[in-house]
Amino acid sequence: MSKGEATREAILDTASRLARSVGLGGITIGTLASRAELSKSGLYAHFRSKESLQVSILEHTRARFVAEVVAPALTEPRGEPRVRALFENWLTWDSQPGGCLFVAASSELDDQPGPVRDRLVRYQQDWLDSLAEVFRTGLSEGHFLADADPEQFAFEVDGVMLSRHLSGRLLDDPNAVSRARTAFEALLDRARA
Amino acid sequence: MSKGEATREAILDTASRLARSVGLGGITIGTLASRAELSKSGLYAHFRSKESLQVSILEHTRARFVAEVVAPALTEPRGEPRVRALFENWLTWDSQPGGCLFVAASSELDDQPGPVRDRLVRYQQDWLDSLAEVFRTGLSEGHFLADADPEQFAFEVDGVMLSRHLSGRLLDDPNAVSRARTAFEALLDRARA
DNA sequence: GCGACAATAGCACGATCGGTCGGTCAGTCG
DNA sequence: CGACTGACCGACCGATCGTGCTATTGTCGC
Repeated sequence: MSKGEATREAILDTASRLARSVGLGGITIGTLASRAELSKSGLYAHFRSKESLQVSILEHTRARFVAEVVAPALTEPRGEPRVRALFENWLTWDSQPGGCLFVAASSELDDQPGPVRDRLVRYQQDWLDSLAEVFRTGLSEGHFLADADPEQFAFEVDGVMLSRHLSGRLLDDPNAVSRARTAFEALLDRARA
Repeated sequence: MSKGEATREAILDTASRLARSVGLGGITIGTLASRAELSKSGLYAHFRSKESLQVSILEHTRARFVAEVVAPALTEPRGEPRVRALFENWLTWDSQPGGCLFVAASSELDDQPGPVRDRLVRYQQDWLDSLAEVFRTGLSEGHFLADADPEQFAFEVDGVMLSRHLSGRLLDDPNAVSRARTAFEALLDRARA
């Protein structure tokens, strides 16, 4: 990796951390530059505009998300263990400082059309699809009731995750994670029974 | 209502609508002023600072929320009907242009300490408490299993609402509302069975 | 150790930010 | 009538925004 690429990665790491606390739109070129120990113009050598920076942040974070949350889960046995792994990995992911960027960005961008929002929509849809798809491996393994609806399951698991994000991060509820686990287990029970 | 008060209300209506699409922090005094057909200084006759404007927006929206979501539900019979009403009223509330402001503000402010965040935390906590409390009336009416956990129920219902907000508003999923209802019914089933 | 080129800094721009100022004008009260 | 008030405006403040251009530095093949 050349020096330029390394700097770019470092910038995106910092930017993604920053975005998690102030939002994608709350990022300022000046603050980010000083946070990354670079001049503003130094930043512009890597990103042509603020918007393309935001898209790059999403791409970068997405790559990490796949590597840390999705990919490891796929090494688990098909079916319920894999569903569990996906859920647990997400809990870990959301526990990083600032929580899950995609959650934060979702309500920020849901009314602001443009390439950034488009990218985010794609990633969120992919995520729900992944949840549904993994659930489907549980269907074909006979772990779950045959008439269970994978998309509905994804919808509900995502809700549990969102609730955990809110309760844990905004309300500082120390029980948020355990409440989320309880809710998740109830969902699994229902899919099985 | 004096002329000043009327203007103030009109400003807050406009502001709350604006905040729902660009976020509380995304509001700009200039844009809000022109949107409200007022000069910036005319605005500052009503709000001493941007921060106090933001707090006022939350207060104003909260008053509407109580009047349109919580209060009507409390006229329903105690127990399950009241829980249902609360849920349905929220779905209607979140269907207004821009959706629920509190949801949007939650992930925006979860990492930004200050009076605005403090106010939002209080309102969110109140909301979860309302959900739990209404569920409790169902317990004392014998509608639900005696060992059901009202706070856990509130956590899970809130998750369903958040998921509906995301799927409906970001992903434009036309099935979001019906998925939410299905999930909600499942929660009720579990509390009963 | 020199030339080439990538990487970064310096600096300045127009726009816009939140916020303040002096002042106008309709209405109220005595 | 005159004194006063609340509501509002246009102009303007210093700061900061995103974004370019140009100069300087660092790195590496030869």
